[in-house]
Amino acid sequence: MSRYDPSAFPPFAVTVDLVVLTVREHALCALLVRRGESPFQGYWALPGGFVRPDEGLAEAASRELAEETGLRAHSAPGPGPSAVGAHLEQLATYGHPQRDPRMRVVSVAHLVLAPDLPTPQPGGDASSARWAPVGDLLGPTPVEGVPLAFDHGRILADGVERARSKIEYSSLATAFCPPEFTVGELRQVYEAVWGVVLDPRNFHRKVTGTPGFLLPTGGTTTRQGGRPAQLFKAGGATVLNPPMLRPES
Amino acid sequence: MSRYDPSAFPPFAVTVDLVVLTVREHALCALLVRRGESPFQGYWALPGGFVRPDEGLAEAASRELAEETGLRAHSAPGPGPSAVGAHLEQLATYGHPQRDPRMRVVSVAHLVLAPDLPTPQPGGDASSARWAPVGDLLGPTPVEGVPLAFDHGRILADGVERARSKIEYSSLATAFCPPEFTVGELRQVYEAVWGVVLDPRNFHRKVTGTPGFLLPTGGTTTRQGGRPAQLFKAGGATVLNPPMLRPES
DNA sequence: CCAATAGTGTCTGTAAGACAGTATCCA
DNA sequence: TGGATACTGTCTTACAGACACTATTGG
Repeated sequence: MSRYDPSAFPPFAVTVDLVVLTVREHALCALLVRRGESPFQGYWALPGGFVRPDEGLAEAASRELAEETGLRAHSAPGPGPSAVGAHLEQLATYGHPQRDPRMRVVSVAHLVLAPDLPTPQPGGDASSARWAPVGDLLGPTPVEGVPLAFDHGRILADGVERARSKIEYSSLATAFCPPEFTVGELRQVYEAVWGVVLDPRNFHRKVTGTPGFLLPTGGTTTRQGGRPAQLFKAGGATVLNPPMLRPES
Repeated sequence: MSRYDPSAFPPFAVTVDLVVLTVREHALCALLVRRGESPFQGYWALPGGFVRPDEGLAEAASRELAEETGLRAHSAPGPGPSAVGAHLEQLATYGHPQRDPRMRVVSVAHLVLAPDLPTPQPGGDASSARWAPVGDLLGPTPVEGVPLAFDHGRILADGVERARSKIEYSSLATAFCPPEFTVGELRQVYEAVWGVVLDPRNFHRKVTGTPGFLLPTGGTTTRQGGRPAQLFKAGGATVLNPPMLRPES
């Protein structure tokens, strides 16, 4: 067999890294923290940390998220559309032998989709955390011409692509919205995540015609200006049928 | 910051596990190996093994695959539809603290889609490896009433669902086919993976009408019986537009 | 009044599902 | 000749995209 004695191998460190996405001012933004120590000291990086010996991977990701932002995330098979909380799912695992110069580190990246947070800067070590538009981060000159630490640029790109893809076939776009929202606000989420402009009338017809996607709450609001809009909350459906397809794919 | 001194933590072992799928006799089958040692001695398990200190995750998966089956797999951004080889991609990572009773093991599962192998039993330790129909494995009594070792039942289920989903939107179904194949043979792949019956006429129209999916080679064959069928090879397209959707979703 | 957003309706093209009918092999 | 599979065509329905139109607010 090809199983080996584990003690014959030097140890691996296992970490979780978080791609935390939100929509702020019509732009998809990712949470970054500034590294205070070597390597990549002073660089911007994804939040994350080491997995503790007695906790699972999702558990570690959830703990790190709470430490960095105060958000309480629920994984996919959670208690449904509950209180205030973000969506969390595993993204992918990155384990190139030289991705961390100190030692062999395997990082299990997770994706978090969060509504726009009331606090402009996330909690914890506030001065060293920020939201950055992913449009800037995915270009050739991420943050003031400096790339992200480690392979976090690649991880971020994978997370953004996952988010862009998943809101097509699932109701996850509502994870970016407050508990109650209008069709126009939901459309702005799709426009920000995909970086496109959608027809408001066709969008309204599609989204209200997909069973289980939206549940009317009865209330209305004029916070978008114009005619009062109906308020909705996320319906029970997790998979959209028919899906919301990206234009000109 | 929430980074800790790596040396302060007990070591993790990192393994790769393989969900190797193929289509044999109109059924989707997975490769299993019989464990020769404790724990779960005598149980059927997914092939896999420890990641070596100097190799990446995909590299380790590819090495294990070659050791177990003799297959040479190419990952997604590979040299295109090349010689004989299987498709390999990362599936997900499993790290429950007690998933291996010996020590803390984090396993990065990979998914392999392979054409039906000429050898009825895979190479290596031949007597302890077998193809098993996934229809049996995913039921309540996997193999002769005995579940798979560790959490491999869950990993297999995730891999099968990934395969069922990916052949909708990508040209990966051709990874189950020999280098040259007919439309009917490709349809049998879809029917085996999805466990449904498809209309041969509509399937033919869809698959030949999707640009870049199939490339005619000029040859014909009668190995399916009946009128000679045109032979195709996989075209350059990796993403299908329009997609091949599963019925009654 | 106008500007802005919400919501409805209408038309057209594409494509999926159902299924008739023809073509070409083997036994 | 019959049976099997390959392939083409036709009809109906569903839905996406484009866009006209009405409704209801605030300024």
